[in-house]
Amino acid sequence: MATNGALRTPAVEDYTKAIFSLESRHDEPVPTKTLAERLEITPGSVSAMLKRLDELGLITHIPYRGVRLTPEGRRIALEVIRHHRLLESYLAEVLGMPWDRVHAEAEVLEHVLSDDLEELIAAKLGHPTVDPHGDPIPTVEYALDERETTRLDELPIGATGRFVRVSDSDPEMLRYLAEQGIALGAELEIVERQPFGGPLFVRFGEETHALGDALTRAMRVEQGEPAA
Amino acid sequence: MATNGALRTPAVEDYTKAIFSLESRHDEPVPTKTLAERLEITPGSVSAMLKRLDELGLITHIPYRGVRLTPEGRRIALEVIRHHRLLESYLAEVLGMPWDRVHAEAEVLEHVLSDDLEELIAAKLGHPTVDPHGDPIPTVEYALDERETTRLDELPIGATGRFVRVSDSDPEMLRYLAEQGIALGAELEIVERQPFGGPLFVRFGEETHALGDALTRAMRVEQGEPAA
DNA sequence: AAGAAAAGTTTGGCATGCCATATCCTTTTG
DNA sequence: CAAAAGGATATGGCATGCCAAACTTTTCTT
Repeated sequence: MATNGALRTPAVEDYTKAIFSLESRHDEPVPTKTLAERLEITPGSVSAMLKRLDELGLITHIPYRGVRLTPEGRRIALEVIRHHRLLESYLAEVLGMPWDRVHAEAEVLEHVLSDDLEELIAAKLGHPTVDPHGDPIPTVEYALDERETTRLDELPIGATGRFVRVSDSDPEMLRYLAEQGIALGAELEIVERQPFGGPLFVRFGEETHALGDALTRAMRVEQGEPAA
Repeated sequence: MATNGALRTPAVEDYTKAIFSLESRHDEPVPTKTLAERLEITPGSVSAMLKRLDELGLITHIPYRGVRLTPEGRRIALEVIRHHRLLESYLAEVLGMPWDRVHAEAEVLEHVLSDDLEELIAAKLGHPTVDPHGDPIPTVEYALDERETTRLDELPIGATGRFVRVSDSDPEMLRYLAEQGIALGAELEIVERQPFGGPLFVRFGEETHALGDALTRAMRVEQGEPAA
């Protein structure tokens, strides 16, 4: 009795989200093991779930080769991502929740947000296109506009750019950035790089910060001319 | 592996909420059958769940006699009710959701609201004491201030009062009231009562409405002198 | 190309959570 | 005091979701 059309549990949504994100990185099928690591469950469990997702028509699973999302699976992933990022935006902007906490909160609420409520909060926010971490918010039609950005650690010495995006998954990192006064939108210049995994020296306005590589790999930069 | 202390699923929360409300009505133990009807599940299933709730220390179950909430059970019920009513208030006031829809939405979200978020929305609303239907909101310390009110259908002809509370569970009713322009806070006077379950004629300002008994039983009135 | 290693799948098992039916027991009531 | 009503219990079922271990397929290494 699969009720109606789609059987969407939080787990199903989490799988499609994970597959979507891993599939976007390198444009090829996602191996079971990669998914298992991402979701922190055993490959065996993942295998079982992939079977279900396949039956639900959300993925195409070629045994021993990996999975891809079907258009329907992609739709669900984008819907949940839209929920997640709208919620993050809402919590931060309207309720003033610190940006290192919004992710965990949204992770729960994303599975429960009704279409009605989604629309109300999107309207309240003026239909934003990016969330507090700079991640693009899919439109109601599930179009996702990924801007061209470069990882901070990949910029050469002397390069300039604007800090426009950062991974939302590590609260520590976000808290650290906030403490250092480094916020999205900041103009920056690469000053110096220490070898052997040493810090990257980056100038933001007057201040120069020594940033570890975990951090610079999580930060993304838009290159090109500064705004003014 | 009961994880930690409390095992709080949505079902457990719904049971405690239901018991709380039934127990408040007539101050005596709630029979299994009454609960079963309220929750729309079979008495057999309810019995099984009551056993669990007893083991969890949330209720005192005297077989064949009924159940009462323990202080801990009461605490949980009030916490969930607080969530529910704060959410209803928030959805209506901040997001402009119509008052006949907030209940259904809150019914889901109440189980998922974190303490952090609860505090933020309470603050945003200025720590309200009643929700959009006039139901009192328990304080953070789980104190519930039930105002003295009278059911509209129990008022005698010629009585006056203020419409201050209405059951939130029937969207149709709420929509009807909204359409008729009857809102909380309205001063009213009982004009006439037709016999045999006929309508009650109630004057609100200039307008007199003929209200059916299902409606007048759901509406509650605060008596005493009008504001001015 | 053989064999080992790595990746993936299958099987069996387990826990939670929720509900229904059928049957048996208790309490109340006529 | 017996029948009816209400309640409890036993049994069964279903779905989700996870793990461990055994087994299969693919890939890597020599």
